[in-house]
Amino acid sequence: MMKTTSKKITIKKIDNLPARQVTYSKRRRGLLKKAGELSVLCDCEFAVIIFSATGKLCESSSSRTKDVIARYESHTANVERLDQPSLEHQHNHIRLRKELADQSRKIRQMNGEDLEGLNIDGLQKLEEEIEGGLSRVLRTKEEKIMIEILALGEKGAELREANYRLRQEIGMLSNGNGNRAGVALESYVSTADEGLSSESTTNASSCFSTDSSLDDDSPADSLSLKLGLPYRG
Amino acid sequence: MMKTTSKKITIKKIDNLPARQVTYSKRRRGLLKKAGELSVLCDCEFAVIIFSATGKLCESSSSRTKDVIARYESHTANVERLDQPSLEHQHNHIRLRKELADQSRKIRQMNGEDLEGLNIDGLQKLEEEIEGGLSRVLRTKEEKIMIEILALGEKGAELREANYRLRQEIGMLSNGNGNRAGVALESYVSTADEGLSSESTTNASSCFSTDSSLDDDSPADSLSLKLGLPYRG
DNA sequence: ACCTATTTATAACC
DNA sequence: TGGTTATAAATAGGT
Repeated sequence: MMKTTSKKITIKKIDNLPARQVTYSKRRRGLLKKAGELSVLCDCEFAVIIFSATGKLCESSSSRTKDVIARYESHTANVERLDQPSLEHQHNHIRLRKELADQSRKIRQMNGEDLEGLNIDGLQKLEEEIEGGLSRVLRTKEEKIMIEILALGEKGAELREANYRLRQEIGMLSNGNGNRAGVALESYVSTADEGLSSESTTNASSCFSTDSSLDDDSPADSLSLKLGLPYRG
Repeated sequence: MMKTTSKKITIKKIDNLPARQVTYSKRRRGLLKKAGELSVLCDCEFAVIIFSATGKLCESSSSRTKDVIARYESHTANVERLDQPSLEHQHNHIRLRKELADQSRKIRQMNGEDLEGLNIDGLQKLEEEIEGGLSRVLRTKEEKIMIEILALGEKGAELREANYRLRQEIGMLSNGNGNRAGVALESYVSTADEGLSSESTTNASSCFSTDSSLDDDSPADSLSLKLGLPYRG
């Protein structure tokens, strides 16, 4: 059954109102999708502003429309708005723009792009600079990880101690009589919880049951091994 | 004959810079075309503003961009849109300064500074970004070095050949007598020049007279050594 | 809103 | 930047 389907259309205002509305809706969605794709694929910023024939506003932008508009106006300002910003301010503006462009180029170069203007020496320098930054970032990351590890280790020790006391309580309970021992247990539990967040307490059981690395004295050592491994998130 | 043609792509930033630029150009055109078609077909007003990654502005609109923006702001802004050029310029200035500060911070972070605000995940992302940039810089540097090496190698071969013929001449000269031998030398030299570009020939003389670094094989060797330097790929 | 024959857009290559 | 071709995506017209 040949569904009578699409034929080529000429780009001219659609007379039929419902058809026009349908097309508006479909093509508008398509347009915004394309804009978003362009933005992601090519790392650019965009804003699309549409007013339907009925005056309804539709907007879409990679960041925020008003930011894009501000950027747009700062670009066009020099061209059409030579009101009276005073030469000094104009120069200021130009200087800022230049700085901005320089920094932008720097960032791209550190990202391995826009390298045409560099000779081998320049590339070597850039490489060393990036390596320096990378090593500092790595060091910082490792420090943060170590701190986290130590914190976890301490928390683990506290929990282990609490756990130990609880086990003692349980042992006493199973040996002794019911009511008074139960009261004693409650008081112990609240004592052990002091200084620990309820969240940490919740994690304790899982650590002891599954994560053996927290069971000995070398959590820092085992984790420092992990430090050398590339890992994602 | 399957010309290697298009396959489905995932919408993610294109790594390869030239490819990204080509795609940017093509898709941008497609986007603007779609916008224009929508405007005509459905009788609506639009503005599209795009800033490329390098900050270049591209705009398109059914009427005039600033009119559309004005309409947009009248829709959204209850704000003081009274033309205070000074105020507007102040905002511009502030915005520029903010961009500048953001970029500056980005550069410092890529340099391994100003990392206090980042958690481990953020540091990990930063690390991966820097590594990507570093590998691209390294690739570019190696390409340039290889090109230079090849050029030097070719030039060296030419020079060695010319040198060899000149030595032959010298040998013949030292065996023969003065005047007629001089004439013979001239003819030999021009013969030796055949097959060499004039540029190479020109360089040859300067090499022999002043530039000792091109006289031996060391430049290529030293460059090869640089290639072997430890680097993180 | 869903469906599908066509038209368009476009990725990879020159 | 522009041109080519096979494929992917958008979409006109119908249900």
